[in-house]
This record gives sequence, C-alpha cells and structure tokens, in this order.
Amino acid sequence: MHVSNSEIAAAFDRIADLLEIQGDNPFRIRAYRNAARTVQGLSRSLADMVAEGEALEALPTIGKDLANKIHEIVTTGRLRKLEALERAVSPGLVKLLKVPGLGPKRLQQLRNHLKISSVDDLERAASKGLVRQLPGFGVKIEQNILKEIRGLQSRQRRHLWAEVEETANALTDYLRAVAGVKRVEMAGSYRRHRETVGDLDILVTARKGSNVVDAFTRFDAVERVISSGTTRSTVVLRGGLQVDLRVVPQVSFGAAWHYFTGNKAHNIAVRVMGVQRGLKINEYGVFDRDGKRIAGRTERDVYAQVDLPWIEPELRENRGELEAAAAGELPRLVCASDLRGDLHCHTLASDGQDSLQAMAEAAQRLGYEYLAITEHSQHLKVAGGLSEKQLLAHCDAIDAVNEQLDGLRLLKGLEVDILEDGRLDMSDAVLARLDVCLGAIHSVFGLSRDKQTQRLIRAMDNRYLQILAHPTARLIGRRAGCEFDMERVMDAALARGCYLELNAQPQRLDLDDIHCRMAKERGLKLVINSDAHSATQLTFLRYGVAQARRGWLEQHDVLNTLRLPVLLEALRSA
DNA sequence: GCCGTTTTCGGCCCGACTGTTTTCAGTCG
Repeated sequence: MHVSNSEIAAAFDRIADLLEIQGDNPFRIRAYRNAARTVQGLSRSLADMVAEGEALEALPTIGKDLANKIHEIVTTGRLRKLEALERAVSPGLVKLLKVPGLGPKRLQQLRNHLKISSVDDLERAASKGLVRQLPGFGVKIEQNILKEIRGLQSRQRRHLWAEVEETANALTDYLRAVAGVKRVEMAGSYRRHRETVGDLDILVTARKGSNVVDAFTRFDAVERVISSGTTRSTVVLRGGLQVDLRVVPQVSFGAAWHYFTGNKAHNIAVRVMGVQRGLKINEYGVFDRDGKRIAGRTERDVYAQVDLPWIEPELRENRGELEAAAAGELPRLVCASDLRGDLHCHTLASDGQDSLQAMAEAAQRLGYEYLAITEHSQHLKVAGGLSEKQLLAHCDAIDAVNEQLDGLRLLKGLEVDILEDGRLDMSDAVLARLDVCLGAIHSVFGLSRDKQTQRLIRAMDNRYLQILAHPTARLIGRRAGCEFDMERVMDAALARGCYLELNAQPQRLDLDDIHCRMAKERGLKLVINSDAHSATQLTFLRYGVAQARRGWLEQHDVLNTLRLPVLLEALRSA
C-alpha cells in the first residue's frame, strides 16, 4: 500500500470541511487547510519520509498532532479522526457548504430549525418560503440560495488557464478603453499561471469619478452581476466563469496587486512578517505604527518593507519562496526566450494537421534552431502511428526538407509507444537511425503502481530511449495520471542519462509544477515540448514555460535551452 | 491545531459587500 501526498491532503481538507459544518474553532479548521496545502506542495513523498523516520514536525504548518495523523494514515491507510467525523456528519451537508453564501453559521441555523441535511432538503425548504423566516435570513437570502443551487454544477468546475486566456485579454482590453482608467492588470491564480483557474481577478486604477465598475458589469459576456460596489464587483460570464474586479487608488496599486495575486498563504506569511516589524500590510499599502503609509505604489516597495526582493508571481505559493528570497537564493526562472527549439511535434504523417514544410516554416518564424518531428508509432493506430517502413520513408522526407532550410534543423524523431511490458513499439535497428526518441504511454493506464513503475523503467533501459514524454499521461479534469513511483522513475532516468518531458499541451501540462521541482532537486533536466499537432500549436510551448517557472526551473534545468550541437551531444550520450 | 524578537498561553490577516438590521453578522476572497 502506498498513500500519496494528494490523498493525505484530501483527508485534511475533508476534516476541515467536516469541522466547519460542526462549527468548530475556525483556527483549527484553518490549521487543517494550511496543512493540506503544505502536503500538496511537497516535492517529497510523505510515505517515504515516514518510512525513513524523518521528523515531519520540521515541516511548516505540521505540528505534533498532524505529524501523528500523517503517520497514522501512511502506516494504516486510515485516519480515525476522519472516520469519526464522517460518522457524525451526514454526507449531504458537505455539499451544502459549497453553496455560495452559506457558511457554517447559516448552515447551523438551517440544520437546527429546519432539519436540513442535503441540497435537496434546502431547495424544498427555500421553495416553500421557510428559509426566510429564520432569524438573520430574509427574502433576498432565500432567493439567492435557490439561484445558487441551480447554478451549482456549472460553477464548480475550474477552467484551464489557456481556456480563459482569450477572455482575460478581451476584458483587460475592454477596461483599458474605459474613460478615466489608468491601469488594468490581471491578478489571482491567472497571474500566478496555475494550470487551472477558478475565477479571474482584475485590478484597476482609475481617476476619481470613473465609472469603471459600471462599465465592467456591462461587459458583453456578463450573464449575471453578483455584487457591485464602488471599489469592487463580481460577475459571472456566460459559460460560468466568475470575474472579480477591484478598483484601487494609484498609491495603493503595488500593495493591491500583491494582495490580489496571492496566493492566500503567501499573503498571510508576508503580513505576519510585517507584524513582526510593527507594520500593518493590507491591499492599500504598508502602514507604520502611527498608521502612516510608508509603501504601496509598487510590489517591489511592499516586499522591501519586509526586507525581501520582489518575488515572481509563479513562485507565490508559500512553498519556500519567502525563505529563499530572504536568503537571496531565489531562482532565476527560465523564460520563453531561453528555449532554442522544440523536441515534440506531429505532422500529417501521423495525427498532425500540417505538413512537414508548414511546421518547419512556423518553427523558423519562431526563431528556433531545431524542431524534432516525432510521429506516433504503429501500435497507436487511432493516431496514424507509423510502421518501420513508413518511419524510414518519413526520415528521408525530413532530410529532403532539411536541405532547403536555413537556420533551422529538423530532427528525425519518434514518439514511440511504450507497450504494457515496457518494451518499445519499434526495433532497435530503426531507433538507432533517429536523432531523438521519445517514449510515451498511450494505453493500459491502470496498471498497479509497482507494475507501472517497472514498465517505465524498463522502457528507459532501452539504450535508444532518451525522453519520457508526458510521463503521467494525465488529462486535466478528465483523466488522473497513471500511478507510479515518480521518485524512483526520476532516479532511474538520472542513472540512465534520460530526460523527462514537461508536455505543454494545456490539458496535459505533464509533468506538473511539483514534479518539476522534484526533478530540479535531484539535478534531473526536463525538456519543455509543445507536442504540437498543428503549426499554430507550436506556441503552446509558453504554457509549458509557465508551468516550469511554477516548478522553480531555471535555464540550466531545461534541456532544450541548449544550442543544437550541445543538445545533440547530450542526446547522444543519453 | 500551530506557533514563538509578546516563546508553552493566547494569539491567529484584514477589508468589502450584502442583507438584515438600525449598528452589525455572515460570508468571501
């Protein structure tokens, strides 16, 4: 049995939910939520740490009690505290807490007076006009509850970052054109480039008297206005995306941008650092003991007040970036212009939509030195996988295009299927003729953790395999990644001179940010690839770069920042 | 439940908006 960090985090979050319903001490509830976040963000397996007898209490937000609980869940697979809570709380209640506007206090009222224990109960009671009669409730709250229940499903899902990019750009362009508006910036998880975002946060500075909030609520795609004050407004767009707007004075812009970028844990930690220095930090600025504003115009000013350099938004997760900043050890994050090429794409020869020539021209326009053409292999019939004979012919075609190219070199590659037993779907004799060989899992995702680990390691045992493509094979929101021992696979890759891919397709982003950091910590280089299936998809590489930055990667951690000759040397010695 | 330049108890980030009240509680981010 292996208990993953995600499972432990989920257990702590679940405990927090259940405690909230019981109206428990809010600080205890927060302690569980903080711990869940810490656990989720660790780049080491807690199960391994327990097995090696390491002191879990050294981890931030983990004290003696939670260390014991982690120990219990890792060694027994159970958590008695959670089981007791599950028995004490009826299952429908947790879902009720997800209804916007319903917190622990109102939930308590509903349970005590109306015996409500599920969303269905609540809908019935609200429809009959029973809810409005409770103390503290009224007609408006009752109507809101009914409205929110109906919209519950559509709003719960998170959106891929890339899916909301266009809306974010349209909205900022729209707001920048409003009279009196000076500055418009995205904040929140969008600015931090999380792979999915729950809502959009937009920050605006404007001259006095500007009707920016009004204009915002009249934006074309707005379906519903949830709230609208003088400095703040929330709307829901068609399609269910929620957008929050904040308007702040210019002198507060930096403080507000920092505050609304988050994440919450990062903000709280910075505020606590302020408190230790006798400062109050809020979205309007940094204030001394006399209440005088001493900073706030830029983010850099705010950080400077707590003796820190400016921190890249992608790092702001309270996963050690504040400590690194204090020590002057922040990473110099990789950026898109560091990349000199792309080692994973498809053409019409398998399941791509553009010709070799079109892909080459697009790569030239992007200024790349190299682009690897990596079709599927025969086992993946649905994607037009190539037989050995077809692959060799395709290599000739690549050679022919290369003869015409200036400045760009197409590399002969393959995304070879890793079969169930770990063998590769192509003979060594043919693989030997390639510049680049990626291996990937496209079937049998459900093997046991042990077998999947062995499968991947056996694939890397093949001397021709250089890169493990989209290692977990997850599809965000649709398919969980394969289960295997990531740390063993990474160590095996390191020992064999193999590399792991960070696949930049927005629905894959595989490896994720935590995995990136695991790799970096062991000195394993990653390759950021677009896996483009058309010429325009080559620009997807930027999503991968964002994910890499969230994983603290620097230029020297990424293989395809190398110049072509150095890259080829690195691949040959793999 | 965590944590410590106020260190083993007593705090725990802080402000906006809504709706129900008539000065504030609840919720949210």
